[in-house]
Amino acid sequence: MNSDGDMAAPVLMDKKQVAGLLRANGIIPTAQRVRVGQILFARDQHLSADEVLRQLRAEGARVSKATVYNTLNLFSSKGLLRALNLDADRGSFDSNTTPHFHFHVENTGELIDVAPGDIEFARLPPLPPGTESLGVEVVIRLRRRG
Amino acid sequence: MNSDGDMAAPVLMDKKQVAGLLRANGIIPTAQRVRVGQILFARDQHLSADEVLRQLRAEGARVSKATVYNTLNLFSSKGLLRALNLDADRGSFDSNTTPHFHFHVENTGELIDVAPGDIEFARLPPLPPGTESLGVEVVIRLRRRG
DNA sequence: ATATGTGCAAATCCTTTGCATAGAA
DNA sequence: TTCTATGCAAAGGATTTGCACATAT
Repeated sequence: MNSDGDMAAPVLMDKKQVAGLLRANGIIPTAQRVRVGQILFARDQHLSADEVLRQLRAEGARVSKATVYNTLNLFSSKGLLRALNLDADRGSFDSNTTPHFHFHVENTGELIDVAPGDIEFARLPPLPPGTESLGVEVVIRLRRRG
Repeated sequence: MNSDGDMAAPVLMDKKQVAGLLRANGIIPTAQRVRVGQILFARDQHLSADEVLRQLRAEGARVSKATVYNTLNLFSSKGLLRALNLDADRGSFDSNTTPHFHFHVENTGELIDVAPGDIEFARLPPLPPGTESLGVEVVIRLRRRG
C-alpha cells in the first residue's frame, strides 16, 4: 500500500476525445457526462454509481447522484458500458464492453476480468424454442485465503 | 394456460420429512421454517422472498416478511438453498443446490435451469494467487422473441 | 427454564422520479 | 428559441434491524 492508500490513480481521458466518443454514439456531451466518461473510459474497470459519484466530487466536480445514475444508464444503453449485477446490494458498470468474463472474490468484493480466450466451451446447451441468446456470462466465484 | 392461470400447483413436501431435513442441518424446525421448506423443497424452483411470502399467505399461514427473509437466508447459509442474484432489483432462491447453470430470459424474468452436463469447458483460467474457487456460475442471457 | 425464533414497524440502502432551473444546439 | 439535461429532495422497493412476545428443547 503506497502513500495514496488504495485509491486508484486518477487517470483521466482527454475531454475532447470523450466528447467525440459520446457524439459518435448519439449522446449530447454535457460537462457531467464528459467527466463521467473521462473517469470510466480511461481504462478497464468496474465502478459502482456511488464510486463514480465520490470520485467526481473528490475532483471537485458539481454533479448530482441522479445525474450519475442517468449517465451510467445512458452509457450502458448505448453500449459504452456494461451493467453488472454480481453483487446483491449494488450494481456496477464495466468499462470493458468487449466479450470477457469475471472472477468475483466474495469476501473482498473484488471483480477481476478474465480474458475471453481464457475460457472455452466444449459444449453449450440448445436454446429454449422461441428465444435468442444475448450472450453467455461466466462468473468464477472465489474466496481469498487469509 | 389452464384454469389455474400461471400459478404453480401447490405441491408440498411432507412436514416431518422437512423437519428431519432441517434438524439434520442443525436448524431448529419451527412451524414457519417447515412451511417455507415444504414449499421450496418440493421441487426444483426459483422463488423470490416475496413470492414465498405470498404463497405462504395464500395458504393461510401466519408468517412475517422478516421471518421469510431470515429463513431463506438461514437455509442458504446451511446449503439447503442457493441464493441467486441475476436480477438487478430482486434476489431469488434456488432449491436446486446441485451444480447446474441457468438461462435467464431478460424480457420475461424467467429463470430456466441448464443441466450440468449441458455445459462443458474446454478451458478455464488459472485462479489468481491466494484464492480458491467457490464455483463457476454460467448464465446464458436470452430474449424471448415476440 | 433458557435459549432461540417471530412479528411488527421502522430503518437502511440503492435507485428512480418529479419538477423547476440551467445548458446545448 | 426549443429541446434536453441537471439538481434536489422525495418517492420507491427490496432487505435488514430492534425489541417485546412466543415457541422450542
